[in-house]
Amino acid sequence: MILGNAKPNGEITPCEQCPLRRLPCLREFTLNELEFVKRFKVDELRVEPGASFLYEGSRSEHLYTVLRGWAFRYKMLDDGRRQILNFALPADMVGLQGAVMEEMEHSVEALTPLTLCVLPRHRLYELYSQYPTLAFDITWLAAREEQMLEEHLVSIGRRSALERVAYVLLHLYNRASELGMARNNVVQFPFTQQHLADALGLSLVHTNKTLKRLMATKAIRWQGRDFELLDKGVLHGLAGTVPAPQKNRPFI
Amino acid sequence: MILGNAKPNGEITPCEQCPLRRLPCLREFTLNELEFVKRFKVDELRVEPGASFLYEGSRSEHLYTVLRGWAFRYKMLDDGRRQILNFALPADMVGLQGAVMEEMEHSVEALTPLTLCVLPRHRLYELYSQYPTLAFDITWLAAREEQMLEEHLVSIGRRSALERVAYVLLHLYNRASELGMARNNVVQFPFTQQHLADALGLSLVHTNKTLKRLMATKAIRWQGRDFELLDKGVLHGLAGTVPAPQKNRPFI
DNA sequence: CGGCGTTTTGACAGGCTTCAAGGGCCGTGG
DNA sequence: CCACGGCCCTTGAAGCCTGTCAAAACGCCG
Repeated sequence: MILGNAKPNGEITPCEQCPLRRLPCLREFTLNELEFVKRFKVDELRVEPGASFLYEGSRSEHLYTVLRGWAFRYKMLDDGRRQILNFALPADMVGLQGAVMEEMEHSVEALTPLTLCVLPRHRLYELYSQYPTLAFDITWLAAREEQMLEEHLVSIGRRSALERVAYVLLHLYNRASELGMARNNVVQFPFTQQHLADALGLSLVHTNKTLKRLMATKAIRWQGRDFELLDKGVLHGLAGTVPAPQKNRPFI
Repeated sequence: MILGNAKPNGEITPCEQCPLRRLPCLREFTLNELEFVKRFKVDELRVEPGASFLYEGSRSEHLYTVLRGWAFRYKMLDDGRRQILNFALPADMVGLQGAVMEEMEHSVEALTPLTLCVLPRHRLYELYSQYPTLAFDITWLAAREEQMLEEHLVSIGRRSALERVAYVLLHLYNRASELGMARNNVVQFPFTQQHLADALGLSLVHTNKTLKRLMATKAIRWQGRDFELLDKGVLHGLAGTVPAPQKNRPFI
């Protein structure tokens, strides 16, 4: 079912040495939990940019945690319209829906070279019955995903184009920043204006014009892959409230 | 924190006699589970139409299951713009976010006289550690909520006003119908056109005109509280794919 | 150098919002 | 019993925000 250049990978990062564990925003595993997660992670998967690895309507045998890279979750309409639901960054879980319910209701595509931890769904129940703290963490992750979707819904439903653009950019900057991907207020954004447009429910042309308008305020700079936050206050003023980053959040 | 006419209720429906358990679309509890849920439900709460019982920014001591009535989850912007995120019907859980995370990111308001089962959040961990099947059910419920939000996001982001209206109405008709609230293709909708507008990200005026246009196709009839589905095929054609109702779904 | 994906710009059309006002229904109170 | 007020639904007119169409400029890579 995997198109593009996706392939299992011989060398797996052992969980003890997981680079994510060093992030201050993520909670620590107990030794017991670490032991289980290590066994739970059966493989690593690499996906090339532009390739989807989970499909709407299919039932996946695995769920995944993003180890490195960016991806996005999306849905398509019959006539080709696309809605991007959210972006996935390291420490995010993808495919939980397919693991818990009958089938996936959205697809997931890599934006950059992507490394995923592969977790077999048939052992999810083992996790629930033996590691309630981890089960709780998974629920926490699902609730956080829901929260981001809700914010997104407010943006698309009730905010103007300028407000929407300000909101996503600030949102994504914050998320990337929290993961240590920012240096001097600059992060690398791997997506195009078309991706932004599809996330925001706008046309490409109007997204472009709105971005220009936003850059004219000197709140941000964005050329090539470099995104620079010049004036957080101004951006915040346009975007409205952006949820504070969660401290000590779980991940699996 | 509860405004309006909300009050605890002396007489509680015992879980053995819960009317929801008779619904064919919901899964059966084992005796063990039933025993626990019975203890988990510490009270019943009644809320009057128009009253909110969960607030954005607050941290609730309880989570709730809807026993009778309709509610809706929503978020407000500073200047009064409102976005309705989803509607809650019997067997739906509300307030999970507040129970799992730091605080609620949305509010919940009753549309009709509402009866809620009160579940204390501080015993949620007991559930996770002793009843993994129920913990799994909660995750399932969170995943389903996420799925509905995603569909909603596609509507608002990529569908025209006519398509959006067709979609929600079909969606809500299906959900109500599944719960046995339909008779001869008629259900009672307790919300106004203003609610619909706020759910769909449209203005009231345009929602009204779009509804008129939809009724002109003879796909639906909606006057007073009565909503009648006249031609499911036509509505489906406008709405695009609407997810099939889930069989044997969990609830708590 | 040529080709392709991305960004940019301009012109125009149209869907949706806003403003404004009237009508219907119902509960309340004189 | 009727008048009144409030809420909801309905309709018209005007204008803006956003979409669509079209084309050119840019940057990157083979």
